[in-house]
Amino acid sequence: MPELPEVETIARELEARLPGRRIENVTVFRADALGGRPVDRFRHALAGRSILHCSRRGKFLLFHLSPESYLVAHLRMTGKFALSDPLPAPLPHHRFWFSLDSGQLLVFQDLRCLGTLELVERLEQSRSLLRLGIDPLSEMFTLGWLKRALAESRAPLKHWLMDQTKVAGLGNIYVSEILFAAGLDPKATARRLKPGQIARLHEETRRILRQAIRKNGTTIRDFRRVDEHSGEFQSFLQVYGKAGQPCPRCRTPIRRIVQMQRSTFYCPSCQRGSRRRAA
DNA sequence: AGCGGAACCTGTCGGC
DNA sequence: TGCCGACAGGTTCCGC
Repeated sequence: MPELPEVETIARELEARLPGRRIENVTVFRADALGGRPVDRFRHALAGRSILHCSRRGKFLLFHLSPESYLVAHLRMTGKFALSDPLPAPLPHHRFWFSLDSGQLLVFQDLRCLGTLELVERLEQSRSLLRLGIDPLSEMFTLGWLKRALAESRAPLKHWLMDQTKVAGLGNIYVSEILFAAGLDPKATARRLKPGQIARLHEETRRILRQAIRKNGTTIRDFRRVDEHSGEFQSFLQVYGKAGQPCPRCRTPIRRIVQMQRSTFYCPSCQRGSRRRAA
């Protein structure tokens, strides 16, 4: 479900509401997200801590707590955070309730139970965070860095951009959209890109992500904001999920292929490895 | 290094 | 109606 723009949307909404709130109690309905770590230890460690800030790193949500510790959350495919008034019983797919001193519940729900929650005292203790590469909206994501990093890889572009240890935050939807915007073939070899193509990739990556954040992310089926509203970027998708429909630029039917067991959508005419994109 | 496949889970949708 | 496979905004581990 959520990629960088969706997680950023959630992080901003949580940041607008949670700082200053204290977690009074944690109720666990299903503990898959803890990956086998002890439930009681998790509950007791969180109870009494205050929320200082909410932020994002790659596709991870970070809750900065006091006394110092961090709740590191990954929504995977169907995880959600929502703020709710008190409820008599959990709704379907509610997995954790974090009861706040305001009386509200911070609800973690997750249909498929693939999401993860980890509590650490310092961010460096999270193995998954340590693996992450450069955030594409940070100032470290420079054209020079991108050129050097791509030059080291023979992987297809789609695969390279999905690799969170290289660029952290892109997923299946936005990689398709970025490659279309940049006029690049998802099957092209990373190290074979020409300087002009890399510049285009760099530019379109940032442009699409920023635009998607302005539209509060993409809702195709599951994604919901903290207030249960949908994102709006789905109206701006050019190729994702549009197999068979005409390319918005050249009318060639959009093609769906499978790479790394995931669907890739692209225009076989506009997105050709070594050619310039159509005007 | 890269890639295919399976696993972790649950739900929906389309075809027969 | 019912069953079955394909597919879903993700990640990780294992073997070749």
